[in-house]
Amino acid sequence: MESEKILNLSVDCVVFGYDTNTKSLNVLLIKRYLKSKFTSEVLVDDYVLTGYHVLKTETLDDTATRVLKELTGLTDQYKKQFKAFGDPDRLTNPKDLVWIANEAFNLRTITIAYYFLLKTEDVNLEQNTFEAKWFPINALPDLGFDHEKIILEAYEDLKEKCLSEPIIFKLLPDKFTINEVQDLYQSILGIDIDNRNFRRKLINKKYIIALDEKQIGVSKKPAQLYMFSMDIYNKMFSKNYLISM
Amino acid sequence: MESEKILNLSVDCVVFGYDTNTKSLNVLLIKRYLKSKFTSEVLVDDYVLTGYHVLKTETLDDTATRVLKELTGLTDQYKKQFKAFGDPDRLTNPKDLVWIANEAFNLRTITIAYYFLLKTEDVNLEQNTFEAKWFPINALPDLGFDHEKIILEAYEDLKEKCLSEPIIFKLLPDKFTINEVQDLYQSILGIDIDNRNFRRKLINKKYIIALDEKQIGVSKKPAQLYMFSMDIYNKMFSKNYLISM
DNA sequence: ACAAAAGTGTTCTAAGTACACCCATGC
DNA sequence: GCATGGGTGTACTTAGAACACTTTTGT
Repeated sequence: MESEKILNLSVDCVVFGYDTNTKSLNVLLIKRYLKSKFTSEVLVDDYVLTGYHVLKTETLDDTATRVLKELTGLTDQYKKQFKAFGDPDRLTNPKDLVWIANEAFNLRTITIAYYFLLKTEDVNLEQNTFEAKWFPINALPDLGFDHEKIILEAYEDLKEKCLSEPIIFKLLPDKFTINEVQDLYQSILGIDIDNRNFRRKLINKKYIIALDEKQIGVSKKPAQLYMFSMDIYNKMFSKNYLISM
Repeated sequence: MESEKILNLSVDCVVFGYDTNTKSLNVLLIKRYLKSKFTSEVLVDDYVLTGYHVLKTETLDDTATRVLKELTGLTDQYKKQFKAFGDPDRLTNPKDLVWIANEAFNLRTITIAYYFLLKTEDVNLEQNTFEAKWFPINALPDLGFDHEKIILEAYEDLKEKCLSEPIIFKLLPDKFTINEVQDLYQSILGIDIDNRNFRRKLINKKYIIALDEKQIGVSKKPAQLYMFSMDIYNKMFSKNYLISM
């Protein structure tokens, strides 16, 4: 198994998870920690994205799927390959060199970066072999390698994509309220949206379906629940070439 | 120099060139031809994208820039890295295997695909060491490797991108007529656009500047010339988060 | 009864869409 | 003077933007 790794090629995964309760868009990161064997000095103590070498027999998409499964146990989540990072010096700051000395890494490693969209509630971090933790996109910790850059580029891509495609619903539970969708847009884009205009716009979409259900267990007026129908979306959607530049 | 190649990593370039006269969006391809040494049977006779291995000391962007320069002599053209292709079997059809036997290629090569936007008139194919030729995007020849797939994905990305960013002007001469812009949109998107509505829309953009010039040397009524101002575009442009999904 | 969040309507403005003829020029 | 492509105007429809109060529910 180990022998099948392509040593200069990896996939890194930016796992976005939205927490409906705290209204926070988070990124799942794993701890990187290394103490000197001799002086017990802490050499490396930060966070990185999950990633792994591409194996010789698998596609890039397979690698990403495998990496996500090992971290979260989840499969079939929305994923997107968004950029390759391959600068010759991307792994060459001192902390990273110390770390790499412990691992079977080529110095010149190209990484194909993916991002995933899912709900934090679907991930159980307790039974996790990595020290994985959610961080709000706006309060990232100290990051190793070029992973801060990768995360920020993923985030830019996500911002753009959520305006033109209904990927926002990948971040929400199957049943959601209109206000939850609005909160999510506001979190991602960092803007305020007028509630009346937003409701009208969303409710008028045929692929947003009002359910015969309301929230339960909330301590105030329970809100109407809706679902998103990918089927209806696909059927009605024909690209309508709106040249806005 | 040769020794610095990363054997399992390449960059392939989809060079889009627009010909204002023939109103054709073209792709620049190079000939791939191989005869058997013994039977003089033609083993390979098709076209491929230009590409080359990434060198150990250069960034991916550098590789793309170098490849374009070697093919066309041009630098400073619009380029975009749009996708990595790395399936284990992407180079394994019989014709490709014959070809690869002649070259220093790993079977499992990952390619980072870029596309370029330029004007066919800027490229001089006469003094070209490759047998390079323009092909209309809708009449591509027989293509080697997975290059047809790569071209079609580049084209999809271009279609999408030209709707939201002013990259269309990279394909046009500095001074252009409104109808030339319309023709270009129609070529790329494969749609008809109402001329009156299009003119109004375009002329109202502050970054489209009417010049004190008309076409010369045309055999009919000469049209008003315009230019695109990237400066004005950048100054006025603030992303206006229009949620359309 | 009160706190909290859900939900509701109208007016104005900007932009898209549909549609058919005259005009200026080079030859 | 005529063929060719350049250029023009109006009415309608749709969607976005601005804006503040009432309703429902659980506690």
